[in-house]
Amino acid sequence: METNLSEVAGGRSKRPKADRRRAPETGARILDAAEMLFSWRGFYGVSLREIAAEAGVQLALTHYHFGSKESLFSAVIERRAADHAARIEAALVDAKTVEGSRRDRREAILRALIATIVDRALRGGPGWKNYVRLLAFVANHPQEEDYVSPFRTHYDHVIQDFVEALARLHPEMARLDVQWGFFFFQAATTHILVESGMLDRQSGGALHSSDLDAMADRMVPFFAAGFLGLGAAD
Amino acid sequence: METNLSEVAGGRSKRPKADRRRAPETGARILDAAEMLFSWRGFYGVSLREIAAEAGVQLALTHYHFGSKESLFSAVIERRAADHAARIEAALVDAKTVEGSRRDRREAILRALIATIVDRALRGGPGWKNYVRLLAFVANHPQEEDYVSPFRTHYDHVIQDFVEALARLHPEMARLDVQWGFFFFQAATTHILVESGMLDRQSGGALHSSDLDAMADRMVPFFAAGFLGLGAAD
DNA sequence: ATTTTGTTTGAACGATCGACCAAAAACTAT
DNA sequence: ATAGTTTTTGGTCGATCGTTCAAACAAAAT
Repeated sequence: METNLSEVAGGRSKRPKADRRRAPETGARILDAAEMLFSWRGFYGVSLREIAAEAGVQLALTHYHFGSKESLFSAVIERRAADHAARIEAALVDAKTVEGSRRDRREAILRALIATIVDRALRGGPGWKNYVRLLAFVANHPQEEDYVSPFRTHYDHVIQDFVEALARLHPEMARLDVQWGFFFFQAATTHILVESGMLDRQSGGALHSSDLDAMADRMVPFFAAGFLGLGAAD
Repeated sequence: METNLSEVAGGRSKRPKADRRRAPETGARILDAAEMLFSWRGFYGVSLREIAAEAGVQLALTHYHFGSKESLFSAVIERRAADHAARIEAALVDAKTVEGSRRDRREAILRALIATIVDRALRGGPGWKNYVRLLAFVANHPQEEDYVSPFRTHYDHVIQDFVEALARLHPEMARLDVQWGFFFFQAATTHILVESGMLDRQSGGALHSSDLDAMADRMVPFFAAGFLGLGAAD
């Protein structure tokens, strides 16, 4: 009842002919439950028993399909990370073709990131919403933690590409300032996606957490203008 | 060897005369250890045994002085929250007296927040550094979690005062946009303080996480300029 | 010196954690 | 149908969790 994906989870014996067993949705259901619970309470705050109960399966199946808790956590990220990163990259490639003023092109680049993330959170299904929240949750953890490494694998080079695109658009800026500017943008994005409730509190209930589209429409011009404060021409 | 506070921790029998027992540094040492460990791995990621071992005391003393793990977590925040919030408020009051262009006054307001936080993290002693990290860690958690409430108690009205100051400076802006702008600023601040390591990764090691002063000097003009993107005059 | 009170010790409680396994069940291939 | 493989079941393992307690200890008050 969670996801519409039908992919096999375990991936143990990939014979070249055809997939032998039916490989039911069990793995996907465990992933969905883990994705949801991890996104709210983090790696330590959730037990495998909770995940199994949420998925409606036996506890031992989590070990059978994924081996360990850490492997399960990695599998949750691995399930969508490549597709997600590719979508962002594609949006960036598209944004680079935008013509117009420097401001317009800068906004297009920033929008490529936030709009793609918001799009998945709002229109990718309930699993994606949890995934995006988990993504932000993990990003808000110190790098010393070990379970965050699968996340970095997929997204670090995406970040670099965005910095590269902005740096090429603004040769008059020091490269370090470009990095700072995009870092601020990314930091705000990351924080907001885990804490949409803060919006309601600040505005006295005028905003709903589902107004992520409206938020993106504010973020883009705000952060695009922010670069003017770091010496961007235009 | 961590803090200079000498307050009693338990607060069990407050006779009106004088504090009877010596109330040694045990409570403070537990708070220091908890502050450090919680700031890195969060509430669920740390056990009371780890905290006791780090503090060099018996496990049972954590229960004797603070009752429960949740109470200990609250006590960690309570120890510095009031002072911290007051420092930020004082900096804001000071910033409101700054004269000059709208841009200058806007920057002064933003600087009041980030500079005060950075000042405590860099020059408040090792305990403060951990506290600031913990603060950001907690702020990056969904509001549904219960152990975050003591944090909100102290900082929510501070946020409102900043929005109020910015709204008064920019009557031409929609109140909602002012809230958005400051929210972006606050979101970036919160994220950055837990993830200073990201700086090193993005710049290839050119920056050190201790360069928080330099970061604040970039943040202020960047976010001050960001308001121009939301319709701020000047 | 003795009582009183606050603090610390050492050990345990039941509960839950992640991990694991042998047997049963479900399924496919022959 | 039979054999072989994958998946599920139900339960247990040692470890660790937060919490608790009686007894020993230390410092003040009487």
